[in-house]
Amino acid sequence: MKDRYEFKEIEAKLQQKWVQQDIYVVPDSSDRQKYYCLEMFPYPSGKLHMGHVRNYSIGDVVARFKTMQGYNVLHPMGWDAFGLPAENAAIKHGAMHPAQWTMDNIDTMRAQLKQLGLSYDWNREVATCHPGYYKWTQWLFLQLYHHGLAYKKKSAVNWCPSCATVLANEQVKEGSCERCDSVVEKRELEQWFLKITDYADRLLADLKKLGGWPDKVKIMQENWIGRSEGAEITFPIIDGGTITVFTTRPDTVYGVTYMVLAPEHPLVEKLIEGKPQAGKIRKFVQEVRNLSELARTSTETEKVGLFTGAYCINPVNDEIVPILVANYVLVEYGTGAVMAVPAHDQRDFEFARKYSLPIRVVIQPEGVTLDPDAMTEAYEAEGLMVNSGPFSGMSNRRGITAVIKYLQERGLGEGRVNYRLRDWLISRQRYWGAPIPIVYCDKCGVVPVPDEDLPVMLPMDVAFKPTGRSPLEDHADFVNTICPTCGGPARRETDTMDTFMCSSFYYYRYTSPRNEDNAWDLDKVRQWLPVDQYIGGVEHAILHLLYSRFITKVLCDLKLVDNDEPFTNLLTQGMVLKDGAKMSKSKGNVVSPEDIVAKYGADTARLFILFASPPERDLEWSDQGVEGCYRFLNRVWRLVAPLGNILAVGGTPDRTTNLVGVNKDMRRMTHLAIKKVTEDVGNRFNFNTAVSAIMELVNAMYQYREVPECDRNAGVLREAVEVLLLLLAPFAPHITEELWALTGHEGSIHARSWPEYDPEATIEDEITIVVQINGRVRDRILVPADIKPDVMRELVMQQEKVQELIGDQKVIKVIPVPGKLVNIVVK
RNA sequence: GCGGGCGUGGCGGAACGGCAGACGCGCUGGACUUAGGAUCCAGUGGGGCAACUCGUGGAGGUUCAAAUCCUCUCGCCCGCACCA
Repeated sequence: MKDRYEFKEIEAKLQQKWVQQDIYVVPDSSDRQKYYCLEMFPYPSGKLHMGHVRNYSIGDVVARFKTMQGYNVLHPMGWDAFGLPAENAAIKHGAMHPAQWTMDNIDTMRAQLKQLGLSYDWNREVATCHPGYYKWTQWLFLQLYHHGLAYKKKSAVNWCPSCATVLANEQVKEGSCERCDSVVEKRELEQWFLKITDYADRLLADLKKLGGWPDKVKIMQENWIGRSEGAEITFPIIDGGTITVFTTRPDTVYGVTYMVLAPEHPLVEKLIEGKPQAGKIRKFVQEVRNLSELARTSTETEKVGLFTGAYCINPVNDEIVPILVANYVLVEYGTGAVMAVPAHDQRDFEFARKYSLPIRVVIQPEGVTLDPDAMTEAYEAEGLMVNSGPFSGMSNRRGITAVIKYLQERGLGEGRVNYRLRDWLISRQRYWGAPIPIVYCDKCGVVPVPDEDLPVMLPMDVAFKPTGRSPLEDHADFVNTICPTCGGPARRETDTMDTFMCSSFYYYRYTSPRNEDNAWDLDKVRQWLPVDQYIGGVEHAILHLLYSRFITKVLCDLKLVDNDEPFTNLLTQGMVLKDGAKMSKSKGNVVSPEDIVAKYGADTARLFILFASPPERDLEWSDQGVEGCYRFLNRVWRLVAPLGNILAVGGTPDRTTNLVGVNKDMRRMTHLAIKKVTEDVGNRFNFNTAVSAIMELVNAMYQYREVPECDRNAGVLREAVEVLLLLLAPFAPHITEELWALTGHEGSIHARSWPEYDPEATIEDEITIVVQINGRVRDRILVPADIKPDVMRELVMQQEKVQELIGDQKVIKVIPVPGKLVNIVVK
């Protein structure tokens, strides 16, 4: 028996033992039902932070709990190892190659994860920067390319001047780079895109299948995809040609008083050519193009526009309509052109008022006549159509479909669905990423690298200079190559892939991490996928989670996987805060996991983080709270360690029927704890209340310990101890393993089955019920637990105190609630 | 502006529509000690000696009964933001 809880010694010893005995290695084939528990793999930024500790502590409880419940649990870990910080460090300090920097960080962080006692199968570890991994990132790109889902296009893209690379729309937050906060610029560049828009409808529709995802995340994705129904309408231009617009309000087409093109619209140049205002408009277009993303799209920006000098014809009423160019129309959305209906669109209204453009009412509420001159804002609500030719008098709701039908029949337009989602820009002008496996040949054009030539190796011998140019461009041996088709001289693509490409399939690779011939073994993917429980930060609600869903759907269509969604259940954990703010170096409120583990041990750190708050909520760090958890583990130690071998007492505890008094009570507490912890961990992921239930069990055991030994039942005590350790094992794996051995048990506690509760043991003979009069608690009485409602009612009414309190008031109603209370309504 | 979330003791947080505040922290008192910032025991929402009474951001409502359901409102946090 040891009298002190020496966490340092215990944790180090057991971590070593677990590795030696391979207890967390998962077999691919097993009689047990599969369970894939996955946490978002980290970027190896240096050291673990508390957010990681929280993420992985949650995952570890789930994995261990499911293992104890009899599942064959896949619980892997790896590294999202490509990315800018490694390269920036090389440029800034020059001393270390990004590969070295990354590998060093991985070593540090792996050691930290091991110190936390997390139950990963380390045999499956992957690092996305390893050629054996990024070969498959490139292969995935080629799969998309060969199926027309990867294409190169010149367009205005988001450019982060500080990161010296382009970004995907998803990586721009309020006009700034989500990584470094620099203001993002627009640049006209030729870049590689993935056709995620082809999957917009399915990505949206299948959100319905994701019952195990938080609504919040699904709503965010829904908004991001941004589906809207409407029509495309074609307006002939007087001097020839046409303008096509997208509108969600075809019912207002008779109210069009002008047309607006985005400044970047290709028609603009044609329309103004040779016209007197051409110079002014060119200047305006240039000004708008130079604006930052934020200034360009902000609702605050004043609406500015110019008349092109050209006119088109409204096809439904043959009216002549002027064509304008204005900054509030976005070239990327719809057709980049808008039919302006100032009476029924607030933006058009403001613009029309500013430039004194005509406003024509075509929808108004029944019985009301809207006066365009008197209107102070657009009327965007429902109503009856007016001034709308054959449609006048129709409800605008019906008008939407009627106008579409009318347009369609005359070849003037058609119904149309538009999405806000844009294609995924994956090119990055940076070195530390997976090279895009494409070759440019003067003769053959764009040539994909054949699968057998993969991986396209990232050269190691490059210079890192703060030029803003990718080092790959200056690496002659990399750039100059031979065309795989004709054998002639060719140049390699020097852009690398967005790291979200690397992380969009890693959960498949875990099933076959060392397979050199295929990205994965389909049989293994079939066996393990989809991921049963995915856990990570909500910051990936759109980015990683949307990309992964997209890639999974593509892979499913290509019959490379069977599942069409990757993650069945999703848990998004909250942030770890200190003093009400996110931990950050600049705020100086960072608590280092290393320090906490050194001072209190991994078990305490894990327990605190799980106890302090439910997982999806933000967690306020508290040094005193940590202290409390440390005290609790010491309390467990002092309770259990002195008992020594408890197996000697033999046998299982007596059935409840044979127990009385304190022994029966103790056994009930034990089984109630099993019930509560099983439900809290299994059904709701409320680890905080699960821990508090374990604390209550410990408190009850301390009480029980005060009972004279002659009155105690050794079997009851033994059961309580075993249950306590088993329930606590997923949370605090080291101390429970040590105490399991100290109390005489063979083998690892982590290989034991989760305890089941005996419903009979949880039943009390007598319970206290509350007596309410008019809803206020007035008395409590002890009654048999299985009392019938009628008996309850009678019993309560017989109480002297109750009679006194009622006095001469009239009893109107008596409501007995079995097991809880009786409410007497009097007047 | 639109969408989502959250408001409960001194603090973190508990409460299938049924005793508000489990559990932990902190605090108070006691025990054990040469000692206690260890440990164990007891107490701890406000007011009141008490019977009682007031209490879940605020105002209404539904109900025998509301932190919980409904309506309005205030405050904070997050996401999207000229998407036609």
